[in-house]
Amino acid sequence: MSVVTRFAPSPTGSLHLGAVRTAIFNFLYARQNSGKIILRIEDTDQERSTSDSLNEIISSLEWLGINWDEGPYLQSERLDIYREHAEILVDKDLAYKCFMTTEEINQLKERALRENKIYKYPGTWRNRSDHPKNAEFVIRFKTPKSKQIKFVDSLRGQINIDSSNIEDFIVLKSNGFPTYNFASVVDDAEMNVTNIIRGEDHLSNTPKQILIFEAINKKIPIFTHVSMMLGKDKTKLSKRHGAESINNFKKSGYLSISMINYLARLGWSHGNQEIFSLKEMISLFSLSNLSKSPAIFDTEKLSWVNTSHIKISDNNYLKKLLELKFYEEIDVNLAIQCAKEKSKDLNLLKESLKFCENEYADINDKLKSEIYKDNGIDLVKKFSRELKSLEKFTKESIKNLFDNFLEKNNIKLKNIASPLRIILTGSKVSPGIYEVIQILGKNLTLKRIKYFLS
RNA sequence: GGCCCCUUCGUCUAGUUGGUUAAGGACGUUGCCCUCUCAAGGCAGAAACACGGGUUCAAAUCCCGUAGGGGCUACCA
Repeated sequence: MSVVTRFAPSPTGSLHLGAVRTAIFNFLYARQNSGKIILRIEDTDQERSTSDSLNEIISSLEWLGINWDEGPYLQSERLDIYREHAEILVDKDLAYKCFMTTEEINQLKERALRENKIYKYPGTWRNRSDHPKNAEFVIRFKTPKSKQIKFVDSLRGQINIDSSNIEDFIVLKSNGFPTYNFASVVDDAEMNVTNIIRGEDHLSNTPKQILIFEAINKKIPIFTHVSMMLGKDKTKLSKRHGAESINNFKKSGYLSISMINYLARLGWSHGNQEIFSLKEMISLFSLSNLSKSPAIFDTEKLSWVNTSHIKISDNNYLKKLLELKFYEEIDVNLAIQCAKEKSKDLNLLKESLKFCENEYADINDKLKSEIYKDNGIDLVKKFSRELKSLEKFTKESIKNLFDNFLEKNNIKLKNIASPLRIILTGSKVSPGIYEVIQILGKNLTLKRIKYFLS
């Protein structure tokens, strides 16, 4: 049977890094096995679900390039399906209607608290048939007493839990919406999901879900519970570190492949390899190489991964992402080639290419004054005369030009490079001065010098 | 509290059936080199098997216990 995975976020906020990571694992596994991945939106909490959140989930996945094969299915549009399954369970005496009100339950909880006991739904309506008319009810699962529930997690092995630890949990809320555990199982069954790859926080939910799978008589998929992702202080991800939306990382200049690479590598490994292309990840990914222990999100390493990917990215691809206008005489390819070698993110890359936008560089007064230091201006004048008479304009000839110029004037490279850099780029930071001249071309270089001197 | 999961450098990890591993790589960090700026790069260094018992000729690797961390225990997902 071919592989079917799913990514099932709830639209109750922005898509955070932890969720993205499980999406990546599901995506990689599906692609590797030529299977499919389903996008399912678990919006059974009417209060908290928002369409903004849904839109953000979709746009984030699109940006990352995690494309899904089916969906998005919205659980809120599949209510009939859950209701039908719930009714069948009631008919088969595997579930029952519970008419206990919220107030009554709260009373029980308070009493348990007072008596220092743990509240657990007592099964009041488990075997009653004296149902009141026109009263609100929920449907609860009739959890078997004292049954050994067994399942295998592909990472953690055999797991056994006694059903006595599980109360008669709600399957269908009084508003007709299913609860998470129920909707999730019904959908996984209906959608023929073969592999459930999700966060470890769902490990404890799995026994309940096994019970439901058995009750609705469906095949139990293979479970893989991936370790949690934690923040820098070893606590759950918070806004401080990582729970912020993936969109923020896009804004901060991260490449989507960097996010995928870093997040995938956090908890998964392939020997000592750190940098992967998407193709490599798809072919090398393996559920058995996932780590069982939680991983801490580290911005520093993410940043390094991003730098590494920028360095190996195609220049044209970067050009498209930058949305930068280049002045016509600029050697765009060389400019990007030089700049990407030392840019940590797209924003900085863009920043370092600003001198390529217009005909002339924008030089502020403070920098202007620096040019006049140490005879800088005279050297630049001399240099421009030499450059003008340069016939062959190549990397080598530019270097030779400088070498001769330094010797003739008995100066060090920085004496001419510093003022020249400011005049040509409007900045004290730029690619190497030889490269800058090459990027601008002979004509534009001379034009910028002349313009400044005038 | 109950139940479940986890535990190798500060961080991500290699270690796949116990045996040249004086535990390897990467990020970060320290020092040096390169250098026209900022970086990048190169070289070198510091840095870990949570603890305690077993099993075994041999344990980071298997077993038990302790401690620590995390999760679930909702008409949240």
